[in-house]
Amino acid sequence: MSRMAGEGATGRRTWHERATRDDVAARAGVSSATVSYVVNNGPRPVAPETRARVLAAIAELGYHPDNIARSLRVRQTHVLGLVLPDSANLFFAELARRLELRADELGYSLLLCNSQEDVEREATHLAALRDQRVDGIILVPADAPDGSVPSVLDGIPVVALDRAPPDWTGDSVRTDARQGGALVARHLLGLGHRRIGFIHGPLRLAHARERLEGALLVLREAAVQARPEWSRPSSFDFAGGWEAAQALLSQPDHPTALCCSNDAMAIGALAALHARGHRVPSDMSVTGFDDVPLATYAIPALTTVAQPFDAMAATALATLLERVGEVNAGGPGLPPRQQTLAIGLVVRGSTGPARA
Amino acid sequence: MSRMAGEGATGRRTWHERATRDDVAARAGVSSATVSYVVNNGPRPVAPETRARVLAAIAELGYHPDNIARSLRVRQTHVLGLVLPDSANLFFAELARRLELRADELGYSLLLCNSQEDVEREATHLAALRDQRVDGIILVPADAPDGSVPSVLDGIPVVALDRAPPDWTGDSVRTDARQGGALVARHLLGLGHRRIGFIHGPLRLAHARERLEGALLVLREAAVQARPEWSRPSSFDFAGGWEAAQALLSQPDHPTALCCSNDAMAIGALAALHARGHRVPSDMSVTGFDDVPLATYAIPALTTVAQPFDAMAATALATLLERVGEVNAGGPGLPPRQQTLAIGLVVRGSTGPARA
DNA sequence: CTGTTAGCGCTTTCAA
DNA sequence: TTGAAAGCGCTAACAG
Repeated sequence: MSRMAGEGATGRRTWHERATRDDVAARAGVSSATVSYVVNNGPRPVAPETRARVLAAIAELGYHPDNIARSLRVRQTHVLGLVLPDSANLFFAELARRLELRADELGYSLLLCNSQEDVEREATHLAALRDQRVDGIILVPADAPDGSVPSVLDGIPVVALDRAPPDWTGDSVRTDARQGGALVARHLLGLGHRRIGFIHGPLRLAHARERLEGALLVLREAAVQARPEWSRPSSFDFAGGWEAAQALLSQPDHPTALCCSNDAMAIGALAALHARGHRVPSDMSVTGFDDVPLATYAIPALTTVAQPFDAMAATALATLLERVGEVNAGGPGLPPRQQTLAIGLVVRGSTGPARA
Repeated sequence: MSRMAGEGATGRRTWHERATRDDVAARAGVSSATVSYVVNNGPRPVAPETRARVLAAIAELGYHPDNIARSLRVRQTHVLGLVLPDSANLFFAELARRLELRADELGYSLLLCNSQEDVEREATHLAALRDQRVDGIILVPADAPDGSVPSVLDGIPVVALDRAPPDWTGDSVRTDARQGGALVARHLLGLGHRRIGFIHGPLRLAHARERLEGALLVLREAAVQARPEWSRPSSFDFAGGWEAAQALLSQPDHPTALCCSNDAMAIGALAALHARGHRVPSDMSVTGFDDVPLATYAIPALTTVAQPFDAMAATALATLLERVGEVNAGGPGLPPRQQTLAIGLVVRGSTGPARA
């Protein structure tokens, strides 16, 4: 296909007037129903000769079916909502991209909404998506101080991705945060680290908590003590990692390794370490979480826990569309599924043996 | 608002049955038109007492207007399409986020599409958006070997953002690439650099070319020669910067400064320099372009050209919505505008005096 | 101030 | 194998 022509060859109407299905029908000398059957390849067969006439009329008029009208009629929009805290955040950006790609493969479009980690905005967006009659919603819930989110909004299926509020009872797709934390901790212990610090996300968030807990459990089993003053909460971004690292390092006594709850924080921490003249990994080891594309290009390259982006996207969408199917079939089907995906450690240059 | 309740207090229908406007009308004992006027605050006034009854009925039934039906009727969806090469790319991710925020403020939603720098996919997406009856489209055109894109798709306004194909005649919003290139070059000259290398994007892309040309012009004016073997094309991502830097450095003779066409490439180049044991900026200065949030946290922090993200988003949307207005008013209005936004240099730690 | 009704573009049942 | 027509939920004449 060459770059889409600006004008059809023939019959294009004037400014902003589109050919409608009736126009096609008239021109082809058939009924509008027949046009429908041709356009949709069904549900009824059409004589080859008739079909050809219709196709010709369609081409001549530059006709394109109106999805809005179709949606109204069939009560399906083939549009999904994607609500997440910050689509520019390294992790969510990558996740959103995979979701968009997969959704596209499945014949769906994505309406993008940023909640900015704000529950009110999130609610507003969900309501807007409901009014927009999206077929389903993928939601990375905002960090809520309190309550939960409905798993079903006026009959619209929602699946929670990456995070799920404590009392979430609907479908969810997450990765094994505890396992991730444990992998990192074991890796560091194996390198001889006994003084390990943590820069973790807000502990209200289950996955931030679990990443930490997974690591702490491993330390405990190894009889290594985790000093509370080496644990700092921070926001899930560069600035958070930077600030927390600064704070940790301005203490008299340092850890020899720093576990960050995500890659962005780790990048921020690396920058802070560099600014203070610490060498990574010789002075201090640093780990991330997520394995975003940038991780490979951090200085030094980041040891981190790899999230299965494609699996997350595919699983979330598959689950969601299953629900959409159920809704269309009328009535609730299988019970909600809380799926947890496995996760793996990627060792790179940001971790090394503990100093003697 | 507390976290949106799952069930309305009263009258919620069974699974997936929504209250319609007629239900509300019946319950309130008014006509459906009146409900419309209440919901939309117009276009006709409604007696306070009637309005109250309607509002009550709406609440009791948990009624929410159907935007699809509304869109069909008013021929406006309040949805815009956003088509860009890669929504996870640092620059586009940031741009998309600002666009979404601004669009939201203006009462529009964004349908996100990744073209993956592929013209075919782009065309498919544009067609899908047309069928979806979006009110307008913001397009960052894919790097096309040949032709152009229609500025109007079946009457749907399109504004090109960040890039515009050579023969683009529609509206566009860009930043002053030449100026950006010049700023960087002058900065490096001022630091005493005379041996300057370039890692630039595909030169088919006007803005990649212009960033380079802007810099070369300044060099020429300063009677500094740009050696062709120090110029390398690469893709606009980490890997591109990495590879190009590796290639440049494996030559016998090096530049002392490296201008990259965007921040991602610069980050990749920094990683490559680090891997090869070069110090930045003492051995080599590096510059980026865009000033994405990450630039501050690069090691060392990146000297770069700051793109006015908010202005780009706001201008693109304002322009687009102006066109949408014109279309609704029927007929073409003002001639297309090619807007160019100013741009500024941000000096950070990745540039320093040339080695003696 | 409010009710009635046509119709947006499409799908699909019912008839032929 | 095809046509006619109802109706998805909404808005906006037109008519009181």
